[in-house]
Amino acid sequence: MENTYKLGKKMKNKDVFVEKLRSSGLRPTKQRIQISELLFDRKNTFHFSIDHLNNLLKKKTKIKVSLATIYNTVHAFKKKGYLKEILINREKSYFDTNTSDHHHFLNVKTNELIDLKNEDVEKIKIKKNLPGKKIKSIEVIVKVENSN
Amino acid sequence: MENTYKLGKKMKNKDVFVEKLRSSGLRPTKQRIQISELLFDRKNTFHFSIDHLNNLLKKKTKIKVSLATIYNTVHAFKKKGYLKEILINREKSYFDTNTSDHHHFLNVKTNELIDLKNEDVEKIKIKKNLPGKKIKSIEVIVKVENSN
DNA sequence: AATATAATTTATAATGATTCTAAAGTAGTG
DNA sequence: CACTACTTTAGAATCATTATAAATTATATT
Repeated sequence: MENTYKLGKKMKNKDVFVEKLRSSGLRPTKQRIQISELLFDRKNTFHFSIDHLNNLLKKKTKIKVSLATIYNTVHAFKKKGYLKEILINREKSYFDTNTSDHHHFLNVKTNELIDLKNEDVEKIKIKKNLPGKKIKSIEVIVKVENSN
Repeated sequence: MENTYKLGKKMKNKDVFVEKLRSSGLRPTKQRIQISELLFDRKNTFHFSIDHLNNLLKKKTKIKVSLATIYNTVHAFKKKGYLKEILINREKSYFDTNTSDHHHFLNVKTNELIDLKNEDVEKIKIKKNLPGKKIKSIEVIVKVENSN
């Protein structure tokens, strides 16, 4: 999420998100702006579940955002390519603000996810190919646990 | 699932499963035997959901097996190491009769799974390691779609 | 072979994440 | 300001899965 400039002055984060939303054909409502700030105004990748985001909204913000809106917004962002869904268990959906191709460590005890940079994984070579099919993506999950 | 011999005579499949169940501390009920035959009496790996197994039982067998028993049995088999769960989407659980370490192709349109033999994937090398953690498993899903 | 026991099956209810619905609220346009 | 389309919202509906508790069955015991 790099910052942009307008009339020579640094834009406020809020304005960045308003523009981003508008340019995506999404009206910049206060709910969407608030969620954008929580999700994208960070240095590092953020992994979260709906539940997690709901708690963050309750804790860190004044405005009330209904669960339905959280679902709507997260799905809208996913559709626009601002979020990626990650499958780690069947109970809950998890999302990732890093939408580039990359893999994950998964702590099986805590369900905590950690990004693996592309240079951290040697290129994966699939030697078999299925006739009439093409590879769309390759996803690796490295499950880890305490080594004590 | 290799066959074994008893008193010089080839055992019936049913007997094989009765023994397998008993040796696992599971009573060989007709439901469990029936499910074992459907799942394990095959040449190839079998990938299925509970729903799929339920339909098979209705179609191919005389006895009635309740949904609850199907869930119980599949979980018992998983616990005993006879089945492996695979995460391909959040709507349903999928299981695999191939419990060895291996990866999968996933047809994103049909949710069909195809095993990748170990020799079909070049060994995956993770160059980063997390302090205090050890790798438990590495799972690769290669998503494919029609190449037309 | 009948009985006692503990395990298993079953129908049904409960759970919980997600989706749907339709009414009330809000942003953008003129 | 007024209009229209888009959004938000509370609450209901859905659907896979799990829990419950009563009936059934496998196995050990007599």
